Amino acid sequence: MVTIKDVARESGASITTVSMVLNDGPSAQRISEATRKRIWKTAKKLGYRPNVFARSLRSNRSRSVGVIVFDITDPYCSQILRAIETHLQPSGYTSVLADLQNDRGNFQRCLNMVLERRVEGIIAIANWTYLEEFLVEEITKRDLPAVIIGRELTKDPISSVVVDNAAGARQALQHLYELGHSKLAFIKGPKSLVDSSQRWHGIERFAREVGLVIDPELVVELQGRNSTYGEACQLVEELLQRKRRFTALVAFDDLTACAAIRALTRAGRVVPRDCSVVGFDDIPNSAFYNPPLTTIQQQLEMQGSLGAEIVEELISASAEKRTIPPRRRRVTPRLVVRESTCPAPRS
Amino acid sequence: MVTIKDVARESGASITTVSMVLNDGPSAQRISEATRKRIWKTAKKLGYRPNVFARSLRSNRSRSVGVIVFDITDPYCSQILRAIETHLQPSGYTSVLADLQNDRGNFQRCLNMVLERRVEGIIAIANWTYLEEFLVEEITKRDLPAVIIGRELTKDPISSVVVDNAAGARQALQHLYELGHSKLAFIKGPKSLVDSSQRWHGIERFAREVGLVIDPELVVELQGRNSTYGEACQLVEELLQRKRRFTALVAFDDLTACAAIRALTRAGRVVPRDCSVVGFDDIPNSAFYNPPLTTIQQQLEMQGSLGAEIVEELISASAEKRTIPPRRRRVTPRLVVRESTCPAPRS
DNA sequence: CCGGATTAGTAAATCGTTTTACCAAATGAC
DNA sequence: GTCATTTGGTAAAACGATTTACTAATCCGG
Repeated sequence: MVTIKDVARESGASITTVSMVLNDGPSAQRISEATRKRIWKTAKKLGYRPNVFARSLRSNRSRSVGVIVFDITDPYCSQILRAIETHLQPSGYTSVLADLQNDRGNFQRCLNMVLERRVEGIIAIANWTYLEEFLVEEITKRDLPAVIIGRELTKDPISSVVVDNAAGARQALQHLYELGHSKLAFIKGPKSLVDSSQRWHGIERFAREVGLVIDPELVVELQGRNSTYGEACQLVEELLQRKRRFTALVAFDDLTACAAIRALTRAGRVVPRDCSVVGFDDIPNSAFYNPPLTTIQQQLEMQGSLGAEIVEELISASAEKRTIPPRRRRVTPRLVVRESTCPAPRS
Repeated sequence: MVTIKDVARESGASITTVSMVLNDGPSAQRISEATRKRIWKTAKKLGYRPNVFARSLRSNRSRSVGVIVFDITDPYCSQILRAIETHLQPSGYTSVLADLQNDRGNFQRCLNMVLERRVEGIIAIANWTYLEEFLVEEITKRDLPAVIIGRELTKDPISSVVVDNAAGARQALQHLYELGHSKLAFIKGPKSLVDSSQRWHGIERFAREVGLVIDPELVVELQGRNSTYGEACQLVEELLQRKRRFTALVAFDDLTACAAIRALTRAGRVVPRDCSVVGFDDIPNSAFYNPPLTTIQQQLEMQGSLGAEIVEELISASAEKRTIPPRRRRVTPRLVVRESTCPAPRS
């Protein structure tokens, strides 16, 4: 392995000079152009790769940020993660991934792993209510630059990036309303997710505004205990058994929407002809579903990107011992119309 | 930040002793039980966290392995990645993720990142033909312990874990055959993937064995240029225009199968009643599709786990300066019957 | 032509571990 | 009682960078 010493010897400069030149910081300006060229050249020739461990040890900076996701196999997480990495890349930061594997029991271990690697900041992707306490405590205790994506902590001074759930749900309902639907069924999300109530508020608000009545007999709610898909299928079957007519259904999210479509299809109803269905999230497979799903697109790349931007900002502030207030960003989702919705039948 | 020095001072032992005890290696046996207890206690009390940078710098071991995936948002990759991490965890290894983001242009950058972090081994998840040359060259050049998942390099001495594509495709066809189907359509995979020809061989072989004739007019092939889904939809439409009857379709993979189902549905054919469809991969959404997909399940957890196991083995061998031959593992996939296939109509 | 600035660099300390080489006291064999 | 061995440790030298505190040579104004 070639070290900085080798470069120094080979280029005839001192270790100090080589370090200054290769880091290309302000102190590199004190070195003559000729020497700089020479050093760069020999470094390249020898294939010199600075040892990150030595560098981090001495400078006390890891140039990395921890990304804690609740489930890497969930497209929601992986898409945000990708955006984060893309954003972090040019600034020279590298990400340290910690996957909770959908199990809160892994939290302590993941946090430890990330802290052990001495990350300079943390981005947590989580919308589970429970994560809040843990994270807040650990983060404020060590006052580590941190941002949470998917959850806003109003009472704690922690930065966050969230989607405007109410606005999204509103768009979904408005879309159906404009298509002439008035007999609507709803699948509410589980209480354990903040998103559920926020989206429901958006629904209620719009309904009130346009004078749409929501039939409580046509509203079902996920408990979130077991598989969302299976549970949603059952709920829709129950809904159908109530024999109350509905021409459209607003699902909590895309997976729920898929389950609903499946249950409707199985019951002999054709989507969208007999019943329009709209989801929320725009997971990758929604575009490939049968039929392709009309849904509310969360701007995941945007969310990841904002998260990375904020954490970088917090890190520089902290490095310069400045204190800045937490940033709170809210991104507005948008409607994507595909083939699971159509105008209401004239009755 | 509390260092080993603090622990030494507080516990009244020397730095050396503390290091030996906390590492709990063979040399720790030379220290008396009492001292060990004392050191562990004070370490815990002070909340001591060894500095990984110092440790890695001195010991010249990073205790990490690089995982290069071609697309982290692809469930194929993320599921294998998860299995790898789960397997690596107990051995004290940590993984360094590099995501090609589906762009071969990122390869050099990703490889650099991983090498810079001085990983002790590499696991590459890739089935693209082109990756071969790059990887092989870089890996053998530095003779880094490495294993490739998803591609077998028969001529190079590099370990691999692959799925038995031929056996899988055979199972798919056999399933349809046993259901009484004899008029079969096929969507072959793109030539750029090794899997394509392997699966096709499995098909041909089984057909020959049972005397099934494959109508070339009912075989279409993906080019893999643009979106697989869109392309597959088109191909199936073309297939239907040929006006040749078929009661079942074998798709290259699940995404293709979904596209086929969509195209069939759009053309007024009900799956599986009018046409059975079988996929390959068992991506997470296959179980939730409309209808749920009958498919060939790749054992991704198994593949990841085997990959991790092999790389660990290679690393220890390399650390002890032993030379071992490359390991080549082949996992057998299995048929998962869901609702996209049913017996052939009696004609 | 003198003295302070500037230019272009260097020597040495330091980061927090691991590891090698050593040592003093106790024990055991004869 | 003596010499070799074992027991239970320690001091100091790495590891490969960054960073702080210097310096020798040149320049430049008066």
